[in-house]
Amino acid sequence: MHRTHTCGELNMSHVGQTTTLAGWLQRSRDLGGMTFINLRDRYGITQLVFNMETHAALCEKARKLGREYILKVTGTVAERSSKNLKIPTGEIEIIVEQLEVLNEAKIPPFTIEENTDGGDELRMKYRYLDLRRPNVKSNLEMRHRMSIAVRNYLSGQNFLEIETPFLIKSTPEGARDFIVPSRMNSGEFYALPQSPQQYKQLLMVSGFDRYFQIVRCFRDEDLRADRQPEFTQIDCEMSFVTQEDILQTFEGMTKYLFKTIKGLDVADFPRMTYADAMKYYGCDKPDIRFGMKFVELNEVLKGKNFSVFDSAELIIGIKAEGCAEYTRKQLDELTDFVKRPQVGASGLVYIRYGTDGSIKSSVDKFYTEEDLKKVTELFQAKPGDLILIICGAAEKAQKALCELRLEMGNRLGLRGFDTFAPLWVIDFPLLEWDEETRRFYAKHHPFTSPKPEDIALLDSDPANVRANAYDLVINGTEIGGGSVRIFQKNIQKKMFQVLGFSEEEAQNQFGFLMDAFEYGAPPHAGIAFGFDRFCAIFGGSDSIRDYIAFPKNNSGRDVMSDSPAKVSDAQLKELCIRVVNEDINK
RNA sequence: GGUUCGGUAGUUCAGUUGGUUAGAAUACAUGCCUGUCACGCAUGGGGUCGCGGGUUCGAGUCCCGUCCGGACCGCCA
Repeated sequence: MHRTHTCGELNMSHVGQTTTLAGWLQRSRDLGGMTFINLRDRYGITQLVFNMETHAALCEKARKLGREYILKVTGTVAERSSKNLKIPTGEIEIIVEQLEVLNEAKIPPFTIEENTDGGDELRMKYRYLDLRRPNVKSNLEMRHRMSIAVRNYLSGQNFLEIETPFLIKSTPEGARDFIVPSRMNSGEFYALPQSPQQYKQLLMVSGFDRYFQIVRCFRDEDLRADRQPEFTQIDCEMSFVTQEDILQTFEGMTKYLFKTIKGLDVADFPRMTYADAMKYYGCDKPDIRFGMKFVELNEVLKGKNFSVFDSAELIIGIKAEGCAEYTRKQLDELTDFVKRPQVGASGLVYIRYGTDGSIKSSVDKFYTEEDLKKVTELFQAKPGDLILIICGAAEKAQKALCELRLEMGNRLGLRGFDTFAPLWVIDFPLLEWDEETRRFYAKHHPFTSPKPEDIALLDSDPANVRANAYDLVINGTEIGGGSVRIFQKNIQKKMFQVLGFSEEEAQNQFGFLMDAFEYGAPPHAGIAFGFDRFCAIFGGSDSIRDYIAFPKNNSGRDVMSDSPAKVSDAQLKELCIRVVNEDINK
């Protein structure tokens, strides 16, 4: 007989009923005369009770069961004489009449409970046990609800979910491709898609109008807590739309997710240009849960014979409210923080605006109180505030102060996981100069449309051409990004020219898309969301691994299956591949 | 490719300036216990201190190398 109930649903209303449950033994408590067992399944925990007086043989049997054994029991639902109000089924228990051990289990290396004793590495090695834990399990349940909500919303807006191939052609632009050898075409390779970019544009040419796909993507780059070699994107494209239509549609989708998943009504998303984001926050994905905007100080601090500032390209600072009383030790910690190679500042200048109105700084030797007063005025600082200043080459100083701002946000508790600050960053630059190869690269991708008013600059000043490209940022995490695409041949040709592609190269790499565009390409635009990150943000986590059933580690390894791994000589032979053992790059 | 933190019992960790037989908690095993719910009590087993080399009378501890893991920088159109 099958189970009649799950371990999460029985309550006082079932008292007296006969029930059959199946699940894992989470914990047993043997009190001598009686034994209690917590039986767990996906839905919850139900207490089983065995009594020596009434069912001696059964009770003896129950005593011998180990953790994570799989049991099937039949018994009567009874009211507990001492209740546990901490769990939903805590008012009842099952007086067991039949007990069947469906399977035994080895002693697990960590406990399957909320606060497990296992470290990350162990949990990943035994991920199938880790997934039994309630918090990891509920992460995957939330992920499921989010994917259903996305499909409901987009389907309701007339989007079609269409699958695109995973074995595609490699293109050298952008991230490194994962490469798949072709047995039937020896010496030739497929690539796994970094995104379905070109296919979704082809679907627009085909007239599908509104496309989306919740789809796995692959990038062979180094990993982080928020980056996996394979990850999931909500990939979208629309025809006959402007940038504004995209922002509206997907702001709507995001609000719908906030509402259905988090129960939150979120206000309209603010918009910020890329230029402002860099100027006021030092990065293209500002966390606007808190203020602390940058203030530029070149005017007031240069020309006072402080050589460090005088030789700097940019002097910028932030105001930390109420931090004037920071101790020397705390300030030294901040200085060490910005001097770490990952942050890269050469030092940190501070100005304390004491609660008594005094102004003290680490550069009192070079500046009069009047000079410093001017700085505090630029910040609209109040007594009790602390001003932190970094200088250097513009981009470097911005990056360092951005890191410091986030660090101060953390220290001051301004980055809580329960507040959400979505933001559109718009007007990204079209191109990015690469010093190493001495050429421009497309910041987004080569099909991104320049702003019409900037097209003239493509020849004279390519670095300052803005694109119709946009990112959705939530709490300082890039959640999505997209662009209006180029659909006119002459502009695409111009773009390839600026990127330094010969006509042949462009044809070779993107020919099928270019050819398709000759047969009537509608104006179109799109966006893609990092679904794993979306889930992590909603769940209040920095790590997307908690929202992926079987993630890879930092080195791209699956420690459970121990992959990647070598393949047999026979497999290699079929593929006409020979592995050279030494590292040929050395 | 780089920076940084870590690796000690099945697990989570402590281990002082380099000094006796490397500890705790938990898990596990055995026994006792009739209302537990992180049950309790008692007893017991359990260690290649990641690996290799060096310094030293003596190394878990110091040095060098290496492997593994975490976070980050570069990288991620």
